[in-house]
Amino acid sequence: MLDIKLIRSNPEYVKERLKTRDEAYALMIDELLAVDGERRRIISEVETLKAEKNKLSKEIGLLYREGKKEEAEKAKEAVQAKNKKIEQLEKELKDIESRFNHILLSIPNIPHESVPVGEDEEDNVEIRRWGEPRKFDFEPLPHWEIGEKLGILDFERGAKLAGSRFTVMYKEAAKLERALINFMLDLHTKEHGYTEVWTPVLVKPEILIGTGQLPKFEEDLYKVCDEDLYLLPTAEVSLTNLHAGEILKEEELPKYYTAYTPCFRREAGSHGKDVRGILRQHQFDKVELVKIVKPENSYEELEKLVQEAEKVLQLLELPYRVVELCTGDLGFSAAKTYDIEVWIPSQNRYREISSCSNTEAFQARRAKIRYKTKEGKNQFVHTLNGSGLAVGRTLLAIMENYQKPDGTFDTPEVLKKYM
RNA sequence: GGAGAGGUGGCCGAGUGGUCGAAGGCGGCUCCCUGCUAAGGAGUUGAGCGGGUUUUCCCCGCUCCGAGGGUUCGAAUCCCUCCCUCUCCGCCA
Repeated sequence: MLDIKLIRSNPEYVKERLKTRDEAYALMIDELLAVDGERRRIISEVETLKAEKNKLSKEIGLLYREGKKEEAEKAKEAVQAKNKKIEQLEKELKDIESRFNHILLSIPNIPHESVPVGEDEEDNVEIRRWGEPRKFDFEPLPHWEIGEKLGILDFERGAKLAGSRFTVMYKEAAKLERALINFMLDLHTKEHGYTEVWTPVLVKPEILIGTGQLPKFEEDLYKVCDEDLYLLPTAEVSLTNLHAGEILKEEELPKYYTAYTPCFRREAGSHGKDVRGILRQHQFDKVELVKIVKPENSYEELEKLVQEAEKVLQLLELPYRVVELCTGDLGFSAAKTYDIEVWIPSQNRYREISSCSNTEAFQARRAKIRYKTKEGKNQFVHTLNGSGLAVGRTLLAIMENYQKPDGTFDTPEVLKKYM
């Protein structure tokens, strides 16, 4: 959520910045300001009436004590008249307030000045590469073929149990999944100072509003039937919202959280994309990294966050590149995002395995996460999140990059003690 | 799921219809005292929103005592619904 005060005081700036994402957002700003004006007009009116009403009510109490019954009765009638007006205005206000909130919650974050302006994926900027894609002296197979031949990935039975984009894993694959989770958690807790967290994977709607998945992206989420709960699409949601509604002490910051959770996504609108294999599943494992920091540090922290995620791939010796997303490709809540893309031999290209973002105060404002400064002021924190990493995609990358001519694959050295 | 108890400010805790944003204590902050520490004394200390004033220094107002409704001129206080916590029972991994 953007700061309404910023939008009010500098609408042209906000519009220009949002246009770098999509031209259409300028109109939303105009609409929002119109609704905001109306909203404030009604608030003023209601509050004036309430002030008068409160004053009268107090007087009624005094009149009764003095035994002036008749005057009291008269005053009662006056208050009743005011109450009628108040009731009517509050109805209007409720309506306009929900429109106001809906618009404000549907406006994406302003991209940071450093973000390259562009339309889509094509305009993303490669920042660096690490490792050399391996030269195969045989034709490398896609992971689904390796997995099926070895009898460790079972797409048919996955579909039988739950439908398309669900997979069953056996033996080495299942074990490797578990090893990767432990390896990643150990790395981030022992080397990078993160606190390990275990969270619910069902969350309330207001929690998803806090991180920006709702109200706009409901179609991407699984909702539990008969209950007002959603399946977690990423642990970013539960970790960031740990401190929703709280005012933290300055000395508590920064907070670094990591959690392994399964993630659930409907993948609405990606029909036909990556249909084979485990690259895009409705259920996948992820180790997530979340940072809650002071505003002045957040960009430094973003650079560190990317490096911490990269470290996983370096230790696994998987070639990757880091890409800076352009304005048009930026996620809803993000002010700046780096994607890490791992080399996929069968596709002869890099594919996303991590996304690291600074949302600045965008989520903090929605989730009301603040801290008290030394001067005693309550200020919104900045929140960051990154995959550290997507476990299924890491597994697939290992299967493909470490594959051998006989159809098997090696285990990366650092994982051996986890197997 | 059943029965009972309860949810009040950073924490503890009082308050059963008006003068309560809320006693008291703890903690925090400021000042005084003090050789250091400890103790002591005085004061101060919730959040959001709207408006004024202008800028971060105030002033006015509205809202908030788990959430949402209701009764009333007036609700922390009375009524209803829901949520959560605790105790006992049931069930269960």
